[in-house]
Amino acid sequence: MDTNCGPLVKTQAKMQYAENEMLGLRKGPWTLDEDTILLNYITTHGEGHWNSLARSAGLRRSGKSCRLRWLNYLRPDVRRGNITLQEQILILDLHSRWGNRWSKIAQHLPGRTDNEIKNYWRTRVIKQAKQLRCDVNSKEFRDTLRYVWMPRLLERIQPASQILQPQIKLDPGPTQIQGFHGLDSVTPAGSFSDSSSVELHSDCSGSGLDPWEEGNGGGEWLESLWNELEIKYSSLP
DNA sequence: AACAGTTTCAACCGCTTTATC
DNA sequence: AGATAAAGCGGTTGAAACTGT
Repeated sequence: MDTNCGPLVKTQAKMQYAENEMLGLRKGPWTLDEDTILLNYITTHGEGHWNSLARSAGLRRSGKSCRLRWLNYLRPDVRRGNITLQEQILILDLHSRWGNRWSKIAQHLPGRTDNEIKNYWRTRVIKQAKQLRCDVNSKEFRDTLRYVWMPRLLERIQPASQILQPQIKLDPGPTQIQGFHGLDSVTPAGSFSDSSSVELHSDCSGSGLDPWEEGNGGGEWLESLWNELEIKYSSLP
C-alpha cells in the first residue's frame, strides 16, 4: 500500500485520535449491552453515517468501531462457523486472481466478511506455506495451491457433487482443473492461468501435507459445487 | 493441575478513496 | 476546485482459547 500521505492527512488523523481521546471513546471488545444498543438502533434507523449514529445511539464508540462491529458481527446475514470446502476453493482461486483484495473476494462468498477471509488466509494458507518453507507469493506455492491442493479439495467434494452432476471428471496432476476453464477464460493481470502445463519441482508439492485435513464442517455442504461455482463465477466481471 | 507455547480471530490503526459542501 | 467528512480497505495486534507437556 502506498504509505505516502500529505501532512494535512496526518494532521487530520492525529486530530481525530485526539478527539476520540477527549471524548473518552471506548475501545476493545464489545459488551452485550453495546451490541444490543447498536443492533436496536440500526434496526430502527438503518445503517450509515456512522459517527452520528454512534452519538445518537448513545454509544461511546467511534463511528468506525460501530461500522466494523455491525459488518463483521451483528449483521443478520453474517455467516459464522467453519469455512466449507467450496468456500476454500473459491478463496484460493479468487486470491490467485486478485491477490489480497479481501473485500472483493468476500463479495463472492455470501455472508463471509473480508476480515474472516483475511484471517483464514493468514492462519491457514500462510501457515502451510511456512511449514513447506515456501514463499506464499512464489510461483511454486501458487502452482501447488492450484494444481495440488485445489484438485484435492475437489476430489473431496466430488462424491456429493456427482449425485447432481455425474458428468464432472477430475483431471489429476499438473494440468487444467476441469470446471475452472470458465475462470481461466478471464485472465486478469497477475493470474497464472498461463501456466497450464506447469511442472511442479518445488518442495511444496508431493509433500503429503494436506492443509485441510482437519475438520471443515464436512457433510453440510452437499449441494452441488458446480452449481454454486457457476452462480459465483457468472457474476464475475 | 499448572504452566508454556501456539493458534485464532475480533478489533484497531493508518491510510486511501469517495461523497458532499 | 479545494476542503472536509465519511466510508472503506488491508495490515497488524493482542487477548482469549486451545493444545501439549
